[in-house]
Amino acid sequence: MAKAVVPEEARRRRRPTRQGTVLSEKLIVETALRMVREHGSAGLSARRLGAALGADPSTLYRYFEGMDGLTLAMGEELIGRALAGWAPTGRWRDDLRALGLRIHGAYLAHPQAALLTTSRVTGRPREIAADEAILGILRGAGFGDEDAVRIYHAYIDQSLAFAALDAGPLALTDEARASDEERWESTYARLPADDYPNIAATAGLLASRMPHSAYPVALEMLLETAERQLADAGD
Amino acid sequence: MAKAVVPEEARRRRRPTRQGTVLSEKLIVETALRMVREHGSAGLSARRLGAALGADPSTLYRYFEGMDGLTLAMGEELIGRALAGWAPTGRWRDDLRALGLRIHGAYLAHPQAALLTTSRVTGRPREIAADEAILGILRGAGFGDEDAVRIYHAYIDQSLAFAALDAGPLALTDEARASDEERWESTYARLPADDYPNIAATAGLLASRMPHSAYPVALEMLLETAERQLADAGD
DNA sequence: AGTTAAGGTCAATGGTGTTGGCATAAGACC
DNA sequence: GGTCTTATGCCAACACCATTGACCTTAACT
Repeated sequence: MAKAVVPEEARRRRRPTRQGTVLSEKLIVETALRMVREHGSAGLSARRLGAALGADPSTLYRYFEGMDGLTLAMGEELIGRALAGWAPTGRWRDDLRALGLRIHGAYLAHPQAALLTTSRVTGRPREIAADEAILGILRGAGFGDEDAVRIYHAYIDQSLAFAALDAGPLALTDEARASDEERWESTYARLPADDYPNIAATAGLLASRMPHSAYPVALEMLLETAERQLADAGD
Repeated sequence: MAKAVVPEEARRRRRPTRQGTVLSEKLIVETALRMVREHGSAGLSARRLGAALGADPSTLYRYFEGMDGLTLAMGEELIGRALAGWAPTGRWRDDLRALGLRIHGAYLAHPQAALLTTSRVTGRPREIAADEAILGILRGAGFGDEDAVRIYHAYIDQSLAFAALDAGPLALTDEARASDEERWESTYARLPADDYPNIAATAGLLASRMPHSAYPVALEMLLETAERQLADAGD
């Protein structure tokens, strides 16, 4: 193999590129995340990333095993950012709400990475830390182990699932996204009331609500049911 | 514009390709779904689809507005399959549960297509039919328009979001999927109880529950909250 | 039978990820 | 400080990709 990826710790020679930048895994991941954020997921390509870094595209392959590897590294970084600076308050429902919105938000800030990352179990430190924290909140609130695991599962998967779903539109080209959003007004608002009475009756509400994420509502509904189950069990 | 897409109904001339196939929107979508199922989502390209159909890639642009349009059509087909043969019972909670599981299941049957499709608004007939049906169930149950739309939004997005999330692992190679699943036993079950008391206490439950979809549980929690809100409003 | 244009094909454009070979300078060693 | 090794960046090339415009054939309507 002519090109083997060298682990970051083992790098010794830091040779600047022709344009003067000194590369590192960290710099590359951060630049990639910034590009995705600023120019949409279509804006990220080996060539453009190389150009942004002032380096030849092929140089990236000295740091990551292809664009997939780079994307996974971006996902790792996102988990870290979601948890950074978070501290529990002791009120379980508030804590779960805040944590959920943080995770959802961190992924949404980088849709491209979110799409490729959310359904993988990495087993890496920061993912484990998040799981431990959530289970701790639930068990601390008084849920039995069985209930805690059941709710934890629904909670974490729902958070990731909505992150991926909501990331979808953001990962599209501006054009495709605009046309999707507009569809609620251009198509749904014009359906004949005879054939589609329910859509017609709620067209205005739909058009204003659908382009936004349903995650907060779904999260609240989940927490509501959990709280009630806790109360019922306590009786 | 040299190439305008002609709507399926308006097509009159059915000229066979050089290799003898007679194209149609239906045939193309079905072939695309089959390709995605057999070769993964990366296996779908205009060139390969053209080859599979025995037609020049550019011919596809007479039927769809680019690959994006084809993707939307695939999503529409999946929704249609979910709805086919379904009939409401009149018990709203049962109906929503059954419909949700159907949609979830239809997408999971084509994991790679689900990943491409779930976050798109197609505005095509069968998607509209599904939306009309769901809104009808909710409004028929007695929910006010505002509540109906809020719950509809959370409900449909939750179904699609879990479909996409659960499709992720299925879209992986058998190898990668097995290693992801095994990670609950190989990594999580072996964490030191001192550092990770909550994971350690529930390791067995986690390993048995996590590899399965959380959708049914999450759906039930959503329906539970909805029912309670309906009861509260009725007082 | 003649006309029209739908619906095929071909060729070209400018993008993509990725790889093998090469050159050069960074750091180790004497 | 001089020399050597090799890590790391660069270049050129490959095989794909979506998409478009020009062209041609022939089915279907008059």
